[in-house]
Amino acid sequence: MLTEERQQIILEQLKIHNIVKLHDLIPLTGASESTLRRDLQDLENCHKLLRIHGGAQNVISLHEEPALSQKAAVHINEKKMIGQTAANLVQNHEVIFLDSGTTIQFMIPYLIEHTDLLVITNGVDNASMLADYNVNTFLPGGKLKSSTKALVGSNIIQTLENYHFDRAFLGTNGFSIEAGYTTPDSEEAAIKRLAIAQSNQAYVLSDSSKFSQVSFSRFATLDEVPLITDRLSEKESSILSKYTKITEAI
Amino acid sequence: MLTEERQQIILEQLKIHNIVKLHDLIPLTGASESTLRRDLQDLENCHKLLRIHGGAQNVISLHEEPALSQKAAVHINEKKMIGQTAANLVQNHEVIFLDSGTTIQFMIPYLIEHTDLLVITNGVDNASMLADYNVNTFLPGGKLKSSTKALVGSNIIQTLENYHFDRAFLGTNGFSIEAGYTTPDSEEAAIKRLAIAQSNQAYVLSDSSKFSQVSFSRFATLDEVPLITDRLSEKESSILSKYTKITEAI
DNA sequence: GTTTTTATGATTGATTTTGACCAAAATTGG
DNA sequence: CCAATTTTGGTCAAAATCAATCATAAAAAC
Repeated sequence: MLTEERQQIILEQLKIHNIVKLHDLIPLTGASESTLRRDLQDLENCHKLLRIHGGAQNVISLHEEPALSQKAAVHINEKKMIGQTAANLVQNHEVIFLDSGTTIQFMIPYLIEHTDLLVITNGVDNASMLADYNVNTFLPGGKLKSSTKALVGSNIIQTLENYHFDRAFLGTNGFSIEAGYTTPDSEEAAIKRLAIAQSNQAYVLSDSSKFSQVSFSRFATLDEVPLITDRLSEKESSILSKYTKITEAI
Repeated sequence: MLTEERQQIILEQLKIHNIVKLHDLIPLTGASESTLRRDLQDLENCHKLLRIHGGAQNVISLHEEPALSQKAAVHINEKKMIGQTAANLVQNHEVIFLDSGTTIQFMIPYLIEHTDLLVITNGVDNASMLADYNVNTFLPGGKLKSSTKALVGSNIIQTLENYHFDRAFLGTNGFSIEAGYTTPDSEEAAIKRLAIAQSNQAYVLSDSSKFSQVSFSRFATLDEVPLITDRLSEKESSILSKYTKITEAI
């Protein structure tokens, strides 16, 4: 049986059942477990399916809610603590910038402790949540990036140049000693960079799992912006503290 | 049975019964109590349900998909038809303005029929949904109004004055022969008025239940902007047609 | 015809998931 | 109010699944 044939069968099964188990595919294709694993990997790489433990499911699952995938839920407790720690830094009457992204989202419930805040954010989902919590919110205009639902582009850059923040809270896709804070999208990086420049004090929020992860575009070095993260190992902590100011959420 | 499968079953049950007991899930899934507990935990973490003693219930959150919220669900089929009719008016390569609000939201799934659209909207929830459907979207900057999640204020007014649209699609809180199209918030009315002025062609979308409802602030008279609505009674239809151009969605 | 590349299946150890168990907490029913 | 019951969160070991590696066989390139 040819590779194409097998993969066709997999996709057919997926159309019918929405979910397919790896073990059910073995008799259907006559291929080995290893081969089928590779097939699933390939198909996932071209976004034809989504791998799950034990098999695969359709990309556009019927029940999938785009807001928070299971993946986002992995470090949920860490993120909650980080969010609370960050929110505690805020003072009443301040103007703060909130980045897009789920890590930052966890700050929002704790922001209501403070009175008379004005929040500027480039994340539409975060904006929506801020509205739910009745926080004064302002959105700078911009192009909406589909994948991350963040506002980007020259328009928002121009807008932010006219603003000044008491504090800015930023997400990141990775941080490492050599590469600093990095993110895959250079347009988003530009906004993060500007938010740092326009604020009296900026912070990066990240759970410790992103330590030593490197992405394409750097928006700050570690010594430029302090990091708020959850408990690092003692080794990690001692290494990092030479390069940046760390606040560990407990 | 795979993890995803079980969790889908749980969510299905939840959709049907609004509440589900842990013990009822055991025979339905064939999984152990422990496993189902973990499933409930996972699903709660991504806000798909709310755990309660002995089981789980639907999340009543404001973050729920707005399409399914109770208020929106009343005239859901009418709104779908209206949304489809309105979306059919759009041509490829056009720049269109979409108002905030749930009625307008129903246009979005039908917009993907058209290529190379640019959509400007003042509704952050609509913007989020447009991103899900991969539609080019631009948000004008502005203050976010908590209750309706619409962008308002002088900032967005200034921005919109510099733009021009091929078509604008607006929601309304009521329409009547004497009062025209009305909405409770004067700031939102100002934006609707401006969107009409800046577009080659504007439309108001409204299900027929809003006939003869009057709210505080008028943003257009009936003869200024055509109405897209669902089947009116013959009497209503004959009265209205003297004052405005009506498109009835079927 | 030989070498290189590619695809496959088997094996390994690591990771994840699972079900059972138990003590603590919450709920129920007097 | 207390006692009985149910539900819960945590830990644990077994089972399933996974990613990575390796050797072999087929196909392609030279």
